Amino acid sequence: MPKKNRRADPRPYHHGDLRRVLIDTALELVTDEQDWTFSLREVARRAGVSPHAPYNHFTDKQDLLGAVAVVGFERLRVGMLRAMAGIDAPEALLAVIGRTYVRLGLENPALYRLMFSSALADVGPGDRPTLVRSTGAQARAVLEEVIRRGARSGAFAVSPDSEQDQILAALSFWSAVHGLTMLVIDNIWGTDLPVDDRTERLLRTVLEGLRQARAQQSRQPSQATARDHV
Amino acid sequence: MPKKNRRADPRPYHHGDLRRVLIDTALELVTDEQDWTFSLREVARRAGVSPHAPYNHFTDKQDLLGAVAVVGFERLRVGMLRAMAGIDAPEALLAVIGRTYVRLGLENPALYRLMFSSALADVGPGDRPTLVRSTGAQARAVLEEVIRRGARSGAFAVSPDSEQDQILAALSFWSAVHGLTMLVIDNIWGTDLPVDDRTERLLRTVLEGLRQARAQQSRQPSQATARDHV
DNA sequence: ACCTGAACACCGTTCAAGT
DNA sequence: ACCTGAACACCGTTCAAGT
Repeated sequence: MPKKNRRADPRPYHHGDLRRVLIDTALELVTDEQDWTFSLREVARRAGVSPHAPYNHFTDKQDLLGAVAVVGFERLRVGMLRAMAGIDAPEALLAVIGRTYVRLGLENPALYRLMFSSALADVGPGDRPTLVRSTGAQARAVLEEVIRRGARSGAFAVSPDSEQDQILAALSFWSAVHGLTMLVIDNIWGTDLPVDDRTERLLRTVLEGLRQARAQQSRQPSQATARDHV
Repeated sequence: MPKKNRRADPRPYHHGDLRRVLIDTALELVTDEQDWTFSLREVARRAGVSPHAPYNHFTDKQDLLGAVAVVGFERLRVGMLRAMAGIDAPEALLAVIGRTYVRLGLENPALYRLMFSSALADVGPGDRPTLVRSTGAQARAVLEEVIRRGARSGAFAVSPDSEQDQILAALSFWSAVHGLTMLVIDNIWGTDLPVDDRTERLLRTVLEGLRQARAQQSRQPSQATARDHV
């Protein structure tokens, strides 16, 4: 975390923290226009700076969008934690996590699309995608912890000793919820059945699957490399 | 299907079917660059026409990308049907559908992203998104038919009399597979566990859920409006 | 260290002609 | 009916200065 130990400055130049202002402005545009086709110049214009000013804080437009996506992942993580408060049973926890995920997606579809957009995924060397990935990983950690607890308590048919199986189970759940959210916000699966009905049917199916799938674990008894990934 | 009954023409102007050429060129660019940030001018350049020529066949760049997405949906539908050949059991059918879906996604990630891209979803009046949606619906119809058969045979815990429950069950399955594919091709869920392992774990969980979830249907016995959507 | 302002090589799209 | 070519109002990004 660089650029931290300055406090006595009155104001660097124009506004204390242009970086912050640019991120907020971009997030506003994403939210209002439900789109990120706006120009970088437009962001600068709204922030009251010259077209080149953003380049002092971001390497390019993609970099700025990445910072906006990070805010989205933060909201997701916080929203999930808030929804989980006071709930103990792993199955109930997964249910509220799933509902929160879908709800937040519906609240700001464009932000969600941006978070998982290829526009951010395919950049190689920069450290921005790393940031996005690590913030996404935090949200993911919450989910994996719930799965781990359910595995230990016997609520889920997930091996408590196999980090690998826990990861795969968590990914299965996340995939289902993520896929539903994407299909819903992009209105791909055209139906007028209420979103809540779609969510509950999905959760019922996947949770039932997580409960029962253990019976089949005897199919692959000796998985020697199960602990390779910790 | 308009514009069909012309055959005696030598060539309308330059190449017999610029529309086709533009779609193919755009698909090539999507495939090669794994991206659709290329300019419409670039497509025209590669097709050997002037910058304005595409506007005789597409209303704008989005419209052309929509036509490319339609090709993607066609491939998906054909790929699914091909994989299903000779298989009878509904559970086995869902498994091969799921594997095909993920595999095609990995084969051309950018095309997949484009197919489900917001760039095509949020256009209102044009008839292009309608085309995309209806082609996507054809792929979806294949899936719903399998679910319906499984519901009738008792393989799935889906009510054979409720069109609504069949739709929701199919959506649940599609969501899971779609979500996994998206997370995998965008490399969101960072792990080096093989894609096949991730796919099989997901399929195992969701198929088990579809088998078992019927036990809970007694929770909502009288759903009077079940037949509203046919 | 952070910002301006001019400049470059591009866009998407439109308009007026051409055949 | 389909295409060209010039034109318009924009971009993202770079470069040389300013404070």
